[in-house]
Amino acid sequence: METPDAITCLSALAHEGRMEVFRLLVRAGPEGLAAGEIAQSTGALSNTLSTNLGILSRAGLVASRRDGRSIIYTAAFGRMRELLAFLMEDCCAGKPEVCAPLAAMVSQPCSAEGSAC
Amino acid sequence: METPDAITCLSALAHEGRMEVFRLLVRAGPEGLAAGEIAQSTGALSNTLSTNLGILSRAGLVASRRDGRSIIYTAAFGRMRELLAFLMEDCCAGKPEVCAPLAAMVSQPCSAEGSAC
DNA sequence: TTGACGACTCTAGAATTCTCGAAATATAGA
DNA sequence: TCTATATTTCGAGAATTCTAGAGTCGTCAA
Repeated sequence: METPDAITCLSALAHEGRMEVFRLLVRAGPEGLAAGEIAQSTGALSNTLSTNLGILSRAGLVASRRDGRSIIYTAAFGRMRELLAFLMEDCCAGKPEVCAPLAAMVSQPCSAEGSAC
Repeated sequence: METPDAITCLSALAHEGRMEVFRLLVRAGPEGLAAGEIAQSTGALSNTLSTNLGILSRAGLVASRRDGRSIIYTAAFGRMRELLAFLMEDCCAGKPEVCAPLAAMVSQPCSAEGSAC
């Protein structure tokens, strides 16, 4: 991922409402959630939510598909991975040992103590 | 890390100039760089840079110490790790396999193909 | 075709962020 | 003390972002 894309992704996530939406979609998994369901879960107005979904979508962090009258949004895990990889380059550039604890953490099964999952 | 702190960190990094400064400091390592050196490297005006260093500092992403007339800034690796951990919780929540490629990537030595370092 | 519904777009005002010139503060050396 | 250097703080204008009301578009069912 190039720097301008990373900036766009970071800006998209640097907003409480959008972060909440993204986390919700991550938890929803590949099935995703309809815009209306997201609005209901978060209490956001539909037009405000639509704007924020558009920002996440333009950043590539969510994908959407139409299902009848609803539009279903899903988290774009691949894009998020790219963003994390970009940030890790910064975090441990020239200092691989710096990121080692993170790698260990994310390698653990979800049930383990200190797991990130 | 709590959500509001993560938002603050993301906002701090979601800016081309501040991202450049942060990457510079990561590469500089624990010795850090004086504000003036950063200004020279990035071409930023001293007052603008000072504002941006203040934003990074308030987010906890850089630390500073005075050395004579200079103020030396260093990247706060621990804080960056916390931020990455926070984002990983989102990325692989309930889906540990999603983050596995990242873990593999960051586990590799810096010289390896596809290494993050 | 009509009505209802779900979602998006348009628009404008409020709020925040960004940048930079000017001034202030802190330190070192003569 | 006086001067020079390094950095921060102050203040204002420009630009961007945020939010929400109103209206529009697309889809479904009768």
